[in-house]
Amino acid sequence: MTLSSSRESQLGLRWADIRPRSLPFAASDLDLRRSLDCGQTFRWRAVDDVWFGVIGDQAFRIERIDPRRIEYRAWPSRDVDGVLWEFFRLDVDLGELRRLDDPALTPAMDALPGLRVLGQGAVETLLTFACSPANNITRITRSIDALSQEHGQSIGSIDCVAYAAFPTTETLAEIDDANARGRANLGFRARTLRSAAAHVRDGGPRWVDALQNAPLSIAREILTAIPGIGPKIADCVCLFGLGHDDAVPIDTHVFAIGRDTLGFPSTDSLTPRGYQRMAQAYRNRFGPWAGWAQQYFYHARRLDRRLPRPSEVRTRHARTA
DNA sequence: AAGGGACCTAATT
DNA sequence: AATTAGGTCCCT
Repeated sequence: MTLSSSRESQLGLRWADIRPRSLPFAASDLDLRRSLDCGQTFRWRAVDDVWFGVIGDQAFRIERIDPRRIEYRAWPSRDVDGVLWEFFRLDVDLGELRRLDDPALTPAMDALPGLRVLGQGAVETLLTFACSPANNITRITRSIDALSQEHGQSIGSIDCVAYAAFPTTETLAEIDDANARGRANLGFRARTLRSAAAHVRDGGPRWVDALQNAPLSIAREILTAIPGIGPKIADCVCLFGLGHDDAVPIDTHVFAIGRDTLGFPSTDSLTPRGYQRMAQAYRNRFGPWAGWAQQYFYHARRLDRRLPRPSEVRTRHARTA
């Protein structure tokens, strides 16, 4: 790959120099912000509603250019429609969800058009969510970023931003504990990440194949056999990484939503038994789309909780006035 | 079967 | 200073 002018080589690679491609997806079918900033992926950053991130070993710049189309640029390969198709699960028609005609889900979908569950691949989903317990999204994103920059294959620097692939399983299986706790700031999750990676490595391709071909209940068993991986993370992997659309990760929020707003009977707290009953209640109501329904409710609640309080609004006004 | 505490850290209240 | 953030494991 040679750069076409000395000017480019001085400035380095720029997104503007990479030929864009467009995909014909309406805003109501794919909303980038809602899909990339709703807690299911930790690999994307936005600048003015333009999204930058990495899928596999490629860097992407994605932007909605009109209500009918999104535009993307990818590096180093340029024409990778299939990668995005798979990542955004564009085979799934949101109309299927609407057709459930559910009194709670339909309003949630109206409030969050274009929110999609992603398809991120089982192993990366597992290893990134291994970093998620008792943590917040900002910190997880920083950790994953640090891990990739330091231990992942470098993809290149574009507009002076370095992009790197998520580290290989083999690398993470042998990551130095002090390094994972220090630079990546993983705390006690460093051990979970390392042991999960080692488990995947030791299982080899056959383990991954078995996981990918397993039905939901078996996939959960395979995953929860890994130390540090409980039912919640296992369901995240099943939903966000394996395409099990009826997997329902029950965290504190999804549990509370089920109990308080969907009226699912739940006298018990989030015990293993309570978890199972709550997940089943979601499946009973939303059938094969229970996981997607969960994502709409979860995101709606997350946005609610983010609303600034009156005091914060005043402070911001005072500062900018 | 359910409940409590530990585990890392940093932003928020 | 206490609480919270997409949990899990180990112990009563």
